[in-house]
Amino acid sequence: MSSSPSLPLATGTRRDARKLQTRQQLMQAALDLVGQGRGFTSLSLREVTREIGVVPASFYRHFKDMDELGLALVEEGGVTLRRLLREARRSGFPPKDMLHNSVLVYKRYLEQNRLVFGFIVGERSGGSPVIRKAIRREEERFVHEMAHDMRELGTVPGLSGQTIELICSLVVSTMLNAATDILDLPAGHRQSKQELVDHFVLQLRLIFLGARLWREPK
Amino acid sequence: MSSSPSLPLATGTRRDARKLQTRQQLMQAALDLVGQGRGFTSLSLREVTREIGVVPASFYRHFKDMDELGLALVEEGGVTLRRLLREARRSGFPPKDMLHNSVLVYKRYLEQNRLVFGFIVGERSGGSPVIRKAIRREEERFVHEMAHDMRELGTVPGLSGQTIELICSLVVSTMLNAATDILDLPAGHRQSKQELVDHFVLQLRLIFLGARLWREPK
DNA sequence: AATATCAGTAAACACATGTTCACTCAAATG
DNA sequence: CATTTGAGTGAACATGTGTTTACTGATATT
Repeated sequence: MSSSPSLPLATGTRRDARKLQTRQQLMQAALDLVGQGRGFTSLSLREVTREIGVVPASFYRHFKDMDELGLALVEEGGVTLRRLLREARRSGFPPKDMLHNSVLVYKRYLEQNRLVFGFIVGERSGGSPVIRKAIRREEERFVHEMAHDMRELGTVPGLSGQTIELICSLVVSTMLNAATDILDLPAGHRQSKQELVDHFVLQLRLIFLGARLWREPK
Repeated sequence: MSSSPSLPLATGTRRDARKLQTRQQLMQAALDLVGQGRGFTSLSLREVTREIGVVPASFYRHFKDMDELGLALVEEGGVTLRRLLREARRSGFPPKDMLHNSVLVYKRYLEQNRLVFGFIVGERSGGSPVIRKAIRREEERFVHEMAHDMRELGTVPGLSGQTIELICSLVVSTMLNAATDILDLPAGHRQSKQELVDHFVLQLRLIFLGARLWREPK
């Protein structure tokens, strides 16, 4: 499950700190390249090393493969997603129009983590099967945690656990789908971004309207 | 909008027929490779020509670029989508459980056009920006036509055109999202495929439940 | 029947790729 | 302080890449 070349796991030495830094530079470089519109699968190991000014052979000190680099990015994406959830939870779900507010939190978060989201959303359905599957697994975890939160908050009372999961998976795929649209807009350009956000809010409203009136199929 | 090297547009000569055939072989080869889990952006022109046993230079008789080949595939995908809609329309929307039936039609269609859908769904959010945008445009067209049909059939009476479009775009993105899952399953394996289909049906039910009770925001 | 067209060929090009290997030399270990 | 470790080096390799060029020969045009 962990990477083949030894990952310096919080070993105190300053050499391991440096190693970890290069590792993160490699990951960041890959994200940057993907952010410039290059599909992850089309990235070459050499490009990535070149980007951070290091010789190609160094790559193997950190990952055995580009696929492995990709999996590390997926994990980072997973962490980012879960952080979003915690942030939303903490932000306290204000009384009025909580849905619209959640979407704004999401939008801000998207923009602050543009590159990771770009990667996750971009590789979620395309490219390498192994990466895609890893992403889908992170997504499931996310859905699961979201469902947990919703049950605790009593957002949609009287629904079975299964149904709540169903709703969440719909919400999440809608959310990730919207991400592509929002991230594709050239920075700035408020007008159309506002339209996208509104569109997204309405879709969620529709989903939750359905949820509120759902009757459990026996 | 059309390809730079002249496309033989139904010119009767048997030479043009041959040319068109090679062109389609090239497209098919690319689809096959994508179907084997290779992201489209990572395909090389040489690979594609090799696949059909033709010299690399021949490629330029048909497309100036891999991007152009990709755009041709997007168009084929668009046609396929619209054909699906027409088929669904013609299939008459049987009285009982029409939603479940529609999903079955969709599933069959997916399996019959596995490769094109794989390509479309895979490149919809990832890879090359120009291809992604082309796909999003086809998707919009599809949503629009679907909305048109729904209005005519009176599936959700009393809703504004805008709202119907909203619903359709939600349905379509849910639909394409489900495609990834369904296509990812190794052929056969009925059990889990059935679960996916049921999940998909329930999501749609939720959406339409919301739709039925929607009140237009003023 | 003479000529023009043009899809596919064959070879060459300059360059990019993944991987290997023996290496260096700062930092960690004893 | 002497020794070991290992992240990053530099060069070499076989192979793959996109693109250009002059060509061939079956098919269309006249």
